[in-house]
Amino acid sequence: MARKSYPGDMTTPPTATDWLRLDQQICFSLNAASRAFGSVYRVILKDLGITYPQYLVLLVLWEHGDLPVKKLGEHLRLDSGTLSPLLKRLETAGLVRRERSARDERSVEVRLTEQGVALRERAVQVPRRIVSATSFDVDEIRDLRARLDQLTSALDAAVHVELPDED
Amino acid sequence: MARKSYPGDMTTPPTATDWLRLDQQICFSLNAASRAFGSVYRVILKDLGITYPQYLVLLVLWEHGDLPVKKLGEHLRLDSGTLSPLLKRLETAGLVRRERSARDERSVEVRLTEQGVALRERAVQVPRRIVSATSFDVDEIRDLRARLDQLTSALDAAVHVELPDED
DNA sequence: GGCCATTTAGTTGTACACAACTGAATTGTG
DNA sequence: CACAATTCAGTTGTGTACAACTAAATGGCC
Repeated sequence: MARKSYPGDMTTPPTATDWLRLDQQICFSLNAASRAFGSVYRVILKDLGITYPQYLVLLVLWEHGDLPVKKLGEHLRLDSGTLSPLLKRLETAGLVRRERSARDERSVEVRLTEQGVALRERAVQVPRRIVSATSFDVDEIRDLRARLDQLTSALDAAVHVELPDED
Repeated sequence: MARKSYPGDMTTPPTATDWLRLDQQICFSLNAASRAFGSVYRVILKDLGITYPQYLVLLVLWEHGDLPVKKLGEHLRLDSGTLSPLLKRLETAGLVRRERSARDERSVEVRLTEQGVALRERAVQVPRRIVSATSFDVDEIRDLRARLDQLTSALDAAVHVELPDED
């Protein structure tokens, strides 16, 4: 109960160096985990001929059906600067088509091709392999996910408030 | 206690769709958290004129002193393909120098310049602002970090074993 | 001592991520 | 109806990541 949540040896107040070291560990851990995940997906998705961000796009389309670029971006938190070239590559690969909406000429509908729909059959094995690579069970993953989502919300809020004040 | 850790409604075994949805949530959450973190760092580091990966490099140098590119890469899990251009930009910014080692001409020592050392004084405020942006307390962050490191280890192991077997 | 495998940075090519911008279509308002 | 503000996709430019490759230096082995 006397625990003070200090970084370091817990008996002295944290120094600037302690804070920098702790900070390094936090941001580094998240960054490293994200890249390690990317490596595993890269290996597993190589068979399917798609990258990890492309897989995320397909997951959304498989679940929600055809969507305009805007909606796709909302699901994935990505803007057109990232999505436009990515979708162009998926189109070149024959997995999606892009068609200007007749209703609203500004909007572009992203539609799965037959090939794109068919790829789902081969993708169903991916989640199991990913989960087994984590060595976590489903509950642990669910819990981790909840914390990460909570973290993301807080960080988004902090960015939108411009800057958290420094003191 | 009858809880089976199934995705979805918990009363039926998981379908392929359930797995794909859960998978989407896991990988998406991690990806989103990582990018949200990046956005916060981007805003906070703008004053210092450096990016988030550049900040990570400086954190290592501030803690460990001058290092050859190889060692730096081991600390950061980054290879020369990423570090070489990044270090070139830090050099252009006047924060580090690169010098061929006299002992081993293959090796390049990365040294902080006076400016690079001085920047640390302005960086000490960064961790507090990051932590406050997360809305997590230090213990929660420590716990999250531990889980992420565990995850990273497992994922690294899985990649190195080539592929986790699929069934 | 000579030669080959290994180590180390760097380069090249591909693919995100994102800020800032462009241009076309649409909407709101007078 | 006219026209300014907004919405939407795309483009441009910068900065990672990372695989695959190159070239120079080193070390081990005969």
